Amino acid sequence: MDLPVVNGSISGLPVYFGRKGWPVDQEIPLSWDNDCPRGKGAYAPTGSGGPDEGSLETVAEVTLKDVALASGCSIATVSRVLTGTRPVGAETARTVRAAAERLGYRPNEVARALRSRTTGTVGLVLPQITNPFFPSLVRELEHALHAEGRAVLLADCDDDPAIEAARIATFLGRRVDALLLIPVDERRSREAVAAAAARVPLVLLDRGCGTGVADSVAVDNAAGMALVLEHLAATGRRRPCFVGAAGTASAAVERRAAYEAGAAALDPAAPGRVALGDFSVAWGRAAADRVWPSRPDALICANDLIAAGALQRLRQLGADVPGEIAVTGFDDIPLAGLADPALTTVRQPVGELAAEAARLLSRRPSDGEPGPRHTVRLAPQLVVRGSSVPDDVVAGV
Amino acid sequence: MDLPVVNGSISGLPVYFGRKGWPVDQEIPLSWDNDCPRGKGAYAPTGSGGPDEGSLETVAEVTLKDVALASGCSIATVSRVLTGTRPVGAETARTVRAAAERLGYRPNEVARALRSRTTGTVGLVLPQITNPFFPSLVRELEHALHAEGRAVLLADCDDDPAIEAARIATFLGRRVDALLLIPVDERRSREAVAAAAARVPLVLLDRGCGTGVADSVAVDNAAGMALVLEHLAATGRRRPCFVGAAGTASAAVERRAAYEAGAAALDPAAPGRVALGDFSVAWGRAAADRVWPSRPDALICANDLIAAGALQRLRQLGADVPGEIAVTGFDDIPLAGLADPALTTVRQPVGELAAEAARLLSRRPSDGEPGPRHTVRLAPQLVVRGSSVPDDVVAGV
DNA sequence: GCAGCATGGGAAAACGTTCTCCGGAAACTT
DNA sequence: AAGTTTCCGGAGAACGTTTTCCCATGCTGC
Repeated sequence: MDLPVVNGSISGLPVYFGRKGWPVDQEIPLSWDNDCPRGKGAYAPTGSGGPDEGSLETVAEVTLKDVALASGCSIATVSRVLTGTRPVGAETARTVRAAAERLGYRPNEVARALRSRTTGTVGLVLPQITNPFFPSLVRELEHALHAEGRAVLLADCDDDPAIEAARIATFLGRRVDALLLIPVDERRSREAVAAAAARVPLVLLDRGCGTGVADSVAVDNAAGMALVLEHLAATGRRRPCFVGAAGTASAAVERRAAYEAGAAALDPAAPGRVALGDFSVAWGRAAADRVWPSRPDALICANDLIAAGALQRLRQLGADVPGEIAVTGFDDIPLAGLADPALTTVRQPVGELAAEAARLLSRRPSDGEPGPRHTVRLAPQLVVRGSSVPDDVVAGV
Repeated sequence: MDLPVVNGSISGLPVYFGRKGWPVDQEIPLSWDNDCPRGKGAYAPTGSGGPDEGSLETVAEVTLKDVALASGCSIATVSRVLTGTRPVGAETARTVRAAAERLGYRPNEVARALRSRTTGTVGLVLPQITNPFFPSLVRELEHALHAEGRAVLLADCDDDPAIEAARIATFLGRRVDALLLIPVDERRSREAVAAAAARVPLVLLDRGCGTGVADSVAVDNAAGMALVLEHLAATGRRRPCFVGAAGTASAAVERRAAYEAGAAALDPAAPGRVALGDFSVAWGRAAADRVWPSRPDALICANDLIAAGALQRLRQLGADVPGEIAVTGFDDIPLAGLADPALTTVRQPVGELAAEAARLLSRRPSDGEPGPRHTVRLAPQLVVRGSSVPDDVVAGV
């Protein structure tokens, strides 16, 4: 059984046939040689011809042409068999599949992309992968996209709109089918985002970027903040104070606005008690210093990082959390459960966020523009932990 | 000045010319029209011809052919001008560049990849992006690779070797130029990794995967553990205990071995005091419960997650950290600085890790196999914080 | 005056697919 | 039995680059 000089299927790596795979009728072909032209070595893969012709190690890629030659039919037929684009005679199909498997054929996605004008890749552009809220989002997105056969090109912008624009441009040059984007800045990202949205389907994630620029999916920040306020009211807090982030980022604005809208129910003076910095642990610490002297009984932080910083400093200041003061966060990053006391926070529905983004992507018809923009808001969930309620109560419920 | 019906340069997106860019002699061409064939609308981009011919919104991609037509020279010449592969007359070059810019030409990277047999992409495959050590590594890798003009395809394996193999296969199908891989498992990842390494340059990161399989770069775990033990010895600890991870992952094995090798210097019985679970916070908590009754004076954890869990539980058990017992971690994830007390740990040189990986990738000559495998070990750094030494001492130094 | 040689430019062949024609044969209609 | 449809398969044109030839031209050195 002398096989021609080509590489067999790579061990451990499942061979990929066509984009839809076959119905699993496999049936191992017992009669390989019936159609194989001239048994011994008359066939060699295309690319060869260099000096090290017979080398078993370094072997040119197996192409459709090779499979066609080996199975004695045309390139077109092989393509049809493997992609299932058109019905092919049962006998021929078997021969072709056998040849493909024997040679270890793996389609060249680049050629496929060029011809079919779709690369099967999605660009994922985000401000800072080190922001602890993003990894879980990236994970869900990656899974959702790979599940539909698309690959993810990743870009980290280092929180710089200029880098962001450059990465977007790079991805467009690479002909991504779509872009998933968490904009760095509501305002300064806008131009690049709008330009990109005109060329490929683009979904904004987590943060907005002006209105009408692109589809977007995010958590309902107002609803989340309302959950927090409701919880604090129910547990008897009456002097809340908001520690948020300045700037125009949509999360910052929406959460602040929702606080101001809802806090009056606890205390008419509450909406005015607001301290603004950025979304960082350091600001959380600083805010605690600034705010603690006025003895609020609840610190509503715009995200978990701020809350973690505040929590840390409050403890150092000798405050009793949650006895004297409750602290709440937003996002439910992994850190939240580890803080001491564990942080009451608003959990973003990360999985649904990702699923919805993927759904929006595939709905939009590949060329830019047409159709109105969709904005999806997903309901968050309140996670009550020890920072707002004594531990025994948490456990008791 | 009636321009032909094509899209101008996309606002906000810098136009990309050739892979090396030009020497910046730019000099804005004042005489555009001198070579442009027949001024008014005689020219239209290739793809058009459909019903909505004159639509300004939806426009076919501008190709080399379009630029060639517009600038009155051949495709070959345009290509040469824009990529700089061969010298071209100054006059012609100017005309071509002007036309390219005017039409908003952007090279099709897919076609380029097909022809030149190199995609400029690198696959990054990792076990779990949600592992808090990885985001900063991913960030550095992304920056290092984008800096040399390569794009990053990301895959998250959900800690499953089967998914890992599938992702690797997908990436190979997409013809990545190279693979960067943090293997899920020392043993079960091996087959797929070895097969992939035979086809493209592959660098193992952070964790090993059997010997001689591929290039690899990681922190020097032994050196890191030695730093910790040295520090603990210097601060008078004499009854250390190691909380590590079972299994064959190289980080787990190496750190454990290093502890066992070095702990005897503190206490002849120390090397035996070892508790093994996994790399999780939950295990850290459980380990604290199990180990505290025997009153060690130092808990050396195999990573920061374990340490964070142990720290939390020790505090709940009423232990005085660092008074009665010191706790140390490994990796210096962001969480480490936020724990209370802040965690003494070993910082991995993430930036250098990434740089070294990128360097190894570009050194290996693109086809698999040849040349011996390189293994790079980078020196870690001890970060002393409050969990091993009283805060005033830390601040004092 | 002519071989030799840079120099600048074009035609056309790849790269590996997909997909549109087209033709022949077999299977149905009337 | 002739027309019509269906089925199967092949040739070959794209897709948008890069690159290899090849041909002009003008210049140098003899």
